[in-house]
Amino acid sequence: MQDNQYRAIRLEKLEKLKALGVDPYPAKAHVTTRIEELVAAHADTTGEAFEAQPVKAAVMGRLTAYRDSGKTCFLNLSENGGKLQVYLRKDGLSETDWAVVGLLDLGDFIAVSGTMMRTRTGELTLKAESVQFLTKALLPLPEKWHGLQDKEQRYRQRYLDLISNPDVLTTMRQRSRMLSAVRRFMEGRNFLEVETPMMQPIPGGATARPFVTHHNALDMPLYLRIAPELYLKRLIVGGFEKVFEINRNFRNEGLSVRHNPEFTMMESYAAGEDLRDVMAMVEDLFHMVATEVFGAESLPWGVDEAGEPRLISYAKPFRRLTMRDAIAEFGHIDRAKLEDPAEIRKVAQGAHLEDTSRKSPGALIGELFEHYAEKQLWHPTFITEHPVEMSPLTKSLPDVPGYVDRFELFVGGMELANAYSELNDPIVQLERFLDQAKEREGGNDEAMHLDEDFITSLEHGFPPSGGLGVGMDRMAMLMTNSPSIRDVVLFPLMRPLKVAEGTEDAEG
RNA sequence: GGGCCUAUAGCUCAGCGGUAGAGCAGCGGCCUUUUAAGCCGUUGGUCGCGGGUUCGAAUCCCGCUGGGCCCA
Repeated sequence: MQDNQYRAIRLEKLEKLKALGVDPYPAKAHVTTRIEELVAAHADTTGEAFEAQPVKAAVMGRLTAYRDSGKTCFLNLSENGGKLQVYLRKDGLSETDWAVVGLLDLGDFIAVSGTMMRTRTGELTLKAESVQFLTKALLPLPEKWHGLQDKEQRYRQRYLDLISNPDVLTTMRQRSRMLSAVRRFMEGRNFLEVETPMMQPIPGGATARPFVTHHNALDMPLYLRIAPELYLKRLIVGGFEKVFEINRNFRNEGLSVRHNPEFTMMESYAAGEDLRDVMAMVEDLFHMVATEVFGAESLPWGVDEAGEPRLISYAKPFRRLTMRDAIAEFGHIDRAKLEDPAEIRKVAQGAHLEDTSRKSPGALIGELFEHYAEKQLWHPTFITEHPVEMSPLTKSLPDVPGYVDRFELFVGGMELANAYSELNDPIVQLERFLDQAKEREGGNDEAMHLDEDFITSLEHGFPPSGGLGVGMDRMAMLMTNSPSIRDVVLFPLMRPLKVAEGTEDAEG
């Protein structure tokens, strides 16, 4: 809450409204239509037509502009991204209503009832016959022309950002439509949407640090999930054929333009399918979202050195490249060297990677890929054949020792999706978990925990399955051409301005 | 974790060693088709916080905090 001259003046106006017998916070707005509907319905209606055949309407909105010329006044009402001009005349309103108009501030909500007209310049306008006051705003809006520019304040007070920067509302609506389209796409392929635990006794399904919380009644720690994977697989064991979940994952890691600690994934499993099937589906999914939700097969993403928009093509098929081929191609490295552990180590040293002597060849392949190739992958590219060390839940490739049947999809230099032919051999899965346990003992706190019940479920029989995870926030970034994840997340995590009393010691 | 940038009125921004400024918004007037309305007048500040240098600091230096961008 702020305490300043603006608030004091608005409080005075609030009292004056009450003195007029006006309720400044009534429960119900008397409207007959919404601004967007009204504007759309009369996009082509002429002023003459309005005079010949009067059109009555009552709308509500937030007062966002005010042009007063004595005994008349024009104002703009905004609602849900729509805008309508209202024309008020002293001789067209009751004495009380005209007095109410004199007490309006930018930011207030009102409803206006009247007839439609066009002004001299042709703007669609509602000529008021009565005014209903709806809500007094005690604080002023950001500046009308430049909007709210300060990024910190935009993220902290997203409501102000949404009011004053129309692009934000557009982007967030597009994100919503995108998620809806993804859901319909999956349902159209007979996937069933399910919800699995967000609070898990053993965090699994990814290599990441979890958030920890505590359940009081059971007096036990619980982890916010880093992935739904192990639960969704249990559902396939239980007999579901195809399942998906669109929901939040939580990873206790740093923040960046591509990382928010909570983020939205679409994760799916299909019994009987393998990586090739998933690949074809992911191509269809991205192509569908680009063309049907965003209206084009090629969409802009960022700008080049000359400041010109760069395009990403979602035309099918997407390029396929093994991880080692990608390193060879973008790092200009002799492909044959990437077959030999000693040579891999030399290449890693040449790339100035850290701890090259301690890390496994597979881990180094992963890092070399990130070093040389990841940022270069502009158009959608499937990177296949990942090292087994980095993929404890993926089926091995019988003909490519040390590598697994996995792809990651890269677009615009970012990882967008991750998919496996799922490991379904419980004996091998247990061995992989034990390897991860050694990693943990070695100090890697991102390594996976052993989940015995998950192994038990595999022992009851987990059919061959294709699994997929797609980052919805990053997809929204690409599709809406937003450079930061904070531009597609309504309320990105921010450090509080002031630490609440007492919490500092409690955390220590 | 490292580097660069940034914090001045409700908002958008100037000012960069010598009395704290503008536009919008606000407030008081005038104006019955305006639209970034216009005209006249006018209120509003712990210059993020704490030290230091100086006769004098929004400005220079050090530290802290929040935020942004780049890198690891």
